[in-house]
Amino acid sequence: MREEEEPSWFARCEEQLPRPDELMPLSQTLITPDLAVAFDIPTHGGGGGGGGGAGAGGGAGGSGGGAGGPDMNGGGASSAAGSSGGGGAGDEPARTLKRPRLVWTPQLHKRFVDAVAHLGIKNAVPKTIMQLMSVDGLTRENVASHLQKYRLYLKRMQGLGGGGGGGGGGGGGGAGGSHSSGSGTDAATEHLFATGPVPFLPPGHHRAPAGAADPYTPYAPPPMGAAAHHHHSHHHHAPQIGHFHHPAARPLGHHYGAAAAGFDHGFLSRTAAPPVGPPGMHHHRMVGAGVGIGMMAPGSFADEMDLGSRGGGGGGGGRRELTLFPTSGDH
DNA sequence: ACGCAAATAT
DNA sequence: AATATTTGCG
Repeated sequence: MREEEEPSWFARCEEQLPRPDELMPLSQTLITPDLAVAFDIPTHGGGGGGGGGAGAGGGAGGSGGGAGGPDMNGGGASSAAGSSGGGGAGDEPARTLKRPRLVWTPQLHKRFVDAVAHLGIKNAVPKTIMQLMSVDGLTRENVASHLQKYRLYLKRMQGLGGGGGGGGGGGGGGAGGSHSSGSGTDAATEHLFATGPVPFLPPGHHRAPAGAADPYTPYAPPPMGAAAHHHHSHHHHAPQIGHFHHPAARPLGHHYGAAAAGFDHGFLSRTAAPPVGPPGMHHHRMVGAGVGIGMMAPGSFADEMDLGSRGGGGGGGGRRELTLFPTSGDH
């Protein structure tokens, strides 16, 4: 049993949060519904959702039933019609705006992870997280949902040995143990979630995660149970809520687009790719390890990574929406 | 208000 | 098709 109280847990904290850069500039471009409307961006319609409701809820896991009614015709739904042009008139969903779909961008995710990490399992509740994130537009529901997924992800990886390998296994059962094994998770899934394991560690610092290195393991293990007696004296990051005055928030594409922010931090500006695929593709060749990466700040993580190589060879197509979960994506 | 399960949309 | 995100209920 290893019960070591390594102070590094909070040391890590320092590395994660103390970065005013990350804390302050929290202006996720969450478009608020009003803005969206203002821009005339039709909020996707969708359907709403859940409607079906059939949930069995509680326990039994049953199978899903499907019933819902994927076909939403008739009723009134969508709309969207027209759009530009003339006329107009139509419906103005402006009233009850429902946000399109929250796109958890790596940055947001990182913030989320950081928040959870700093809060600790104890307060890692959606509400707190949400407040800590202080992201305008973010709602508790959003965080809650993401939190769920996040936990699931951690759980998954907990059973596996990190990455790939592993072995082991076994088990079984639904509730307690790990599921299948081994190599079950395709590289795809792995890369998908486990994204961001900073491929390179800056010299001078060597962490020891060797065993099961998780890209991120935000919170410290449970050994602490009672009181958290550690005040960070200096800069605390109190839940700063309410700040942010954007002269003009630019409605990012609601769909996936991303991008757009016109902020540049000096070097390394994320060239946002326009919503639509640009004819020209940049071919980065920096994959693998050992690329000339020497200009990154030690405390900083990778900024953007090229992901893409897949498959071997050929070509073909496997384009995936950029929807990773990468924690390390901070600029 | 949190957590899970299911449904739905992309 | 798979994933991501939203939604309803406990």
